[in-house]
Amino acid sequence: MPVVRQAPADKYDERRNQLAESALRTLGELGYARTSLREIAANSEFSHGVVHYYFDDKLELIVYCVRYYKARCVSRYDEVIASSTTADELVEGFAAKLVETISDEAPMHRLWYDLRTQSMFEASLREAVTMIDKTLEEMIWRVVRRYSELSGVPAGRTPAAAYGLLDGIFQQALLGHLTGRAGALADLADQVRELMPFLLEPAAGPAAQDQTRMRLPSGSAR
Amino acid sequence: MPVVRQAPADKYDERRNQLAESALRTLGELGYARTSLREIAANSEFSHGVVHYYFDDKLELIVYCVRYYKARCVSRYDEVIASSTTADELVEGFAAKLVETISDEAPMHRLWYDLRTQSMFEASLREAVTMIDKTLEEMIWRVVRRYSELSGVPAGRTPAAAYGLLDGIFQQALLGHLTGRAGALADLADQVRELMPFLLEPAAGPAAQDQTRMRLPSGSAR
DNA sequence: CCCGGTTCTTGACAGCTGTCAAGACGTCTC
DNA sequence: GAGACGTCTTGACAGCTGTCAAGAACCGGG
Repeated sequence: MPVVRQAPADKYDERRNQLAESALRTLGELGYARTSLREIAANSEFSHGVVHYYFDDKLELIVYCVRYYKARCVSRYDEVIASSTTADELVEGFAAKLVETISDEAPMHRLWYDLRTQSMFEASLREAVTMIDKTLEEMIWRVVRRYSELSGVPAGRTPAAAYGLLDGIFQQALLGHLTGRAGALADLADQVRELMPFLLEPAAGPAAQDQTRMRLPSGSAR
Repeated sequence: MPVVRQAPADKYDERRNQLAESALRTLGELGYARTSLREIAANSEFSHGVVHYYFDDKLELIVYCVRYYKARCVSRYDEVIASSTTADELVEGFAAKLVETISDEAPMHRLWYDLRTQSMFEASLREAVTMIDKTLEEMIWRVVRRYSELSGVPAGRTPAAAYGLLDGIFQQALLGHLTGRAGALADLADQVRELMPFLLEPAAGPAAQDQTRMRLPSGSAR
């Protein structure tokens, strides 16, 4: 039964969020595979039975968590975007923020990668994951668009490509950081500095054969 | 007890590989979280008890699987490297091979990403994962080095950066492919075609302010 | 044929899992 | 104060998990 509440219409949602936060803490610590509902409840101030009062299912809780998690990160770089007045400043601020979020919120990030990978196996996770992935892509694209404006050069990559490339080096840095590799975060900043200009470059013709890159008016590939 | 074998010194290893193959099949299908030893045994011609005869532990089996899996993919692109005579040919062959391996071996790839993500939580997986990651990086670097030779342009990225970038778009394509997105594989090929030239470009100076890229003799960043 | 060792199966164990029902607690209304 | 309702706890269930011990089946050489 959906439980009809009278006065406290949002007390219900508040509890759901409270549980979601405990769940995210636990999932970030243990990962999807090793997290049980009892462990989540133990990390909250409630007992294990309460989960089924607020969520039908373990999967509904997890999906709710993923969506709840999204709300935190959509605007992570928007301040950098707004405050930067030059392209250099934007790149440096962006790189610094990427590094910062890895060292501050590593458990959340590894959880995101865990859940995204789980969605490759569990079809019921795909909808929520696809939605967040889209949101993250847009978040990155706002950075690229602003970078393009400040540089006076139109963007040369698609939003998907920009996100894929940045996500790759981000994930690598996260893994390196968690594995204890010393230079992981500094390398990420360097790689971002080198990558950003490429996101503006127009697509090269059929493989650059010579040093001086050709400039095609419109991408021949795509 | 390590079990002392007399005549068939490699019969033992043969069985281990046989079990590893069943395990990889199962893991590729269900993922790390949902795979049990009984399921692995059910996908082989043995019963569930035999696993503990050949492996001390579930984790030892998984780690053995990961290492066993590595042997298959180290030389995946070496034929393309050897047979290509121009830079274009190499790029096209490489892109085609990337696309092919996604559509042919998607379960194996999602398993790899699953296990690599698990290593962010489970420290006992890290050693094996780090080793394979290194191997994959070298595999990619061989492609880049050959591409550099054929183009007559020295490589401009580090091996780690090249691997991180390619891995990002590869993973994105895999996810898209498994989610049923139609253009996922074609997009990957396009993105690879656009990315490869960037792997040769020298590092840009402090953020490209104008259209004509500066060429610095040695990278100022790094 | 029989016996020692390797290989494999069977059955059992303790522990954990998601789920849910029964009921206790607290709070608000009449 | 009594009853009702929203909230939460407790305890139990069936099922699955990794692990392991006991023994069956198999295969070689004596």
